[in-house]
Amino acid sequence: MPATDMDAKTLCLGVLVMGDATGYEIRKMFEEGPFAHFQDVGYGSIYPALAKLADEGLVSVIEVPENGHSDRRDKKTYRITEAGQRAFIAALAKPPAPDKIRSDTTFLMFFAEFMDPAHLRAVYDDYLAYYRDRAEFLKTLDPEGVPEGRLFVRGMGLAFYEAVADYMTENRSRLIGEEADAAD
Amino acid sequence: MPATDMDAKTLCLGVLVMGDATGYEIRKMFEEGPFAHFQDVGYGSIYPALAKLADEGLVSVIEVPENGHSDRRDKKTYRITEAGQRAFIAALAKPPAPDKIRSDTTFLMFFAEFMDPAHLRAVYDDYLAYYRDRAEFLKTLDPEGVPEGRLFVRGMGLAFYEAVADYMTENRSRLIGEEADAAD
DNA sequence: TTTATAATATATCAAGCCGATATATTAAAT
DNA sequence: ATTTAATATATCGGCTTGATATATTATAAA
Repeated sequence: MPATDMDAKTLCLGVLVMGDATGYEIRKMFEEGPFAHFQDVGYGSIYPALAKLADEGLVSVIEVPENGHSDRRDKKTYRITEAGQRAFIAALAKPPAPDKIRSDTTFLMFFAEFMDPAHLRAVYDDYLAYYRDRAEFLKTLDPEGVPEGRLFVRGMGLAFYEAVADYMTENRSRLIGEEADAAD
Repeated sequence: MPATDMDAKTLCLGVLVMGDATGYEIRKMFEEGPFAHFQDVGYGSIYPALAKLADEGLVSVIEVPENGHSDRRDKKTYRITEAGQRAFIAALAKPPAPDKIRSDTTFLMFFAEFMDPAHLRAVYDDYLAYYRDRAEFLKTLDPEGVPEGRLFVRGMGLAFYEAVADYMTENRSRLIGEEADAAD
């Protein structure tokens, strides 16, 4: 098997096996929810994917009428069907594509010698703060009632964020000079 | 500034500031070279990018005639120009886009409960072996004469690979049951 | 209270990227 | 001698991304 990429449709099904959701809510799962640190999909992929899934009978659409008074576009809540569940299981059975990591900040650090020291320092410290924040956030989450697979992934995310943040804390002086001015 | 994505053109310039290269060689830098663990670009981006860079005068093309006998398509070696160097420095001065990580394997582990145990185990152990291998490989590299920025990034890659591999070694039993059969 | 801002929600589109594929040569291995 | 792997350039359809448009509701501020 050619190890095809996990497409937007499968990603949506993954969210929907955990419960009904709107397109907007699905997006949030990838932006700040449980998938935030290892997957991403935008609206431009989600809405077409949901339309296709509905076409194929893998999800059903529950259009909630808006209190009957406004002419607002109806909110659409999506629910996975039995066929959808089977399709999702089948997608999980395929060999996964290799990880794809794209870190522009790392690219900058690679070329540290070509950069303005003040800019490098600002970029470095922002990045480090972000990783530290993400690690701290993951620690605040309650493990109560969360399935083992999700806790495992959460723990792996924490290990990853902490490893990077620790490395950057310990090795900061290798790239960042000690300037006298504290200004940015 | 809107923190635009590092595009294929900038990525190519980055390789070329380190020395002349063909499109094929540029690709290898991202496939198995120093950028392998934090960036990726395919031929479908590289060749058009190089054509545009040549158009804009940011790179020059050295067409090496093939020993004068065959009608083989000439090998094209690209060299960064002075304007190209300036454009690259300018690109590094922009605020970097946030990291994008896409791990289909992590997505599978998240939904471990829906997976066939044997398949999960195979995927898990392949992934772990890959991360362990990458870490070991980075350790074999000679730091002699390599600029600090590149060594720093190499070290960060090592920290990352090792953190994930260690976590997966220590927490394997949380996802993977101890089956009696050793078969795959 | 009114106003402004942020959050919720759906949808589209151009620009660009990715994976696959085609083609051809040369080096290495069997 | 023959097959396989590596070198090398190039294109293309399909998909994703980021930005944008639109509209409503909740929240915060003045």
